[in-house]
Amino acid sequence: MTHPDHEKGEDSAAPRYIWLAETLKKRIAANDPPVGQLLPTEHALCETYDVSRHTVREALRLLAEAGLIVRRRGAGTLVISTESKAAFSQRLGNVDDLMQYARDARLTPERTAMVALESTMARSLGVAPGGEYMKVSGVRGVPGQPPIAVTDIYIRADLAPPVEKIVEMNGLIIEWIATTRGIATARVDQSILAGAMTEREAEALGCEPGASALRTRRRYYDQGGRVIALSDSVHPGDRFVYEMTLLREAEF
Amino acid sequence: MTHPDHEKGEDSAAPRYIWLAETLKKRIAANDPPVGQLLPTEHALCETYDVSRHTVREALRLLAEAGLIVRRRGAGTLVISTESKAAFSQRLGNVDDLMQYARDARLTPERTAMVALESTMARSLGVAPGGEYMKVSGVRGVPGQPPIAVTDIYIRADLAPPVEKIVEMNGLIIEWIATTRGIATARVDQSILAGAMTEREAEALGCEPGASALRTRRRYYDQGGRVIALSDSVHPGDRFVYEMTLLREAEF
DNA sequence: AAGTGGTCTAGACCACTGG
DNA sequence: CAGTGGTCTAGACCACTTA
Repeated sequence: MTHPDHEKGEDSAAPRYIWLAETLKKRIAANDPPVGQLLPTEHALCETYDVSRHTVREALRLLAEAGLIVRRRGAGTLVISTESKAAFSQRLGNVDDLMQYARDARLTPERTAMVALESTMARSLGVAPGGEYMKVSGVRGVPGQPPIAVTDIYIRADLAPPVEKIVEMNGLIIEWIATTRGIATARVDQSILAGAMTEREAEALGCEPGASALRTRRRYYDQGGRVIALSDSVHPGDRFVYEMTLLREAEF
Repeated sequence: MTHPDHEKGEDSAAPRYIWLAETLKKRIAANDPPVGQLLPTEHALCETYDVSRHTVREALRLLAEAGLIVRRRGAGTLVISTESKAAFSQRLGNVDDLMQYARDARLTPERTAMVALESTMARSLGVAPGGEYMKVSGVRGVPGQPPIAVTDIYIRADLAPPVEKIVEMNGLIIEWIATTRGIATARVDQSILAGAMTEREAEALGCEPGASALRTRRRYYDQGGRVIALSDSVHPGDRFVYEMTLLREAEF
């Protein structure tokens, strides 16, 4: 068949690989190959739908991107879901963009110390107590204006930078660890909650004690699930808003 | 050339298209084709690097996924960035997953009304005042326990569902609009801030007035940037935490 | 009208998985 | 070891952009 204006029923306008992807998507949604089972092989799909292998692979690529299948060389194509996940996503350049601070609202470290994470702090940060960490405390904001956050960062001791380097890193500690230590952050968990400021926090931020605060806590993990660093930030409720944009991902 | 164990200097183990993608990435990073300029055509790249068009396209696909280039049929391949963006992303199944409510913590509507968005409310929600909206007010939580949020939703009047449908939609209003009205949400902006509860909110949530609250405001837009709906939620600071996970995206 | 990227075919060899 | 998906080639026609 030399592709003579393919006759596919309805979607005659769509490319073949898109039509094929939609067809397979419907089959999967109808449990034709149920979750946990293998899809027919590429070769079989070529024969069944009378298309080239390239077209089949293009269609399967769409299904894989949609999270419906996983493909393993030598083993086959496994159905792992009946509906496309990840309809929306927030995309960021680096983990500091997470809070979308103004570009020059960098962290100014004020104190550093080696500490063992005691249990209260560990629980509120969501990790096991007892590890050895370098604790860096500082404020974030543009010079000459009231700060927008006080931050404590706990860096795993064996990854911690020399103290004299901290200042010039300008808050990009995670990036420094990735490039210098060769340990990249693979996952970040973030918790956001509201509460009242402690006296110490209020003083550092120039607010009244008990003022409302937005508190964010983060855990940075490497590929193997080991903690790289922890952070705990407090933002004044009256002059800080955390804004984020989620985009619908392309669907086919 | 019949592919005789390609000689590429170092990365001899990597596939050609990955090696090519990395090569082009370095060139772009060095402003070889600067941002705003066109990359050589696929045909030219085939000749320059002595690979097939398929291999070139596979490499360019990686660059496009990394956000370095955009490709336009007939026009060429435009360099739009020198570094891969979107190193981290938050992936969600649907917009309701945004707050990762417990599965059965659905919205229970209590009042609905058609309203014109007055200017104070419009400003705090971040849109132009004056539109006609259906306002749905309700609480969110699992039955038999104190609610975890009071929510106001403003649905653009011409998209609003019949009042009697609201209850059975179980809070999935955005999904209902997408399937029934054919208008999908393409973008969601969310603001998160901390503040004190108003008396009315405190009563609905079973808290004391002035208690700290986590407030989230969302704007739902369609593909053309038109507002679909707005929402305003207040969560008790002492029993609600917004948790999110960001994953590093695959890099090539 | 010439040139671009988008789709598609029909082959081929390879690395890997599984029995 | 046979069969899978991963990579790659050398062609072809098409839809679209630009001039």
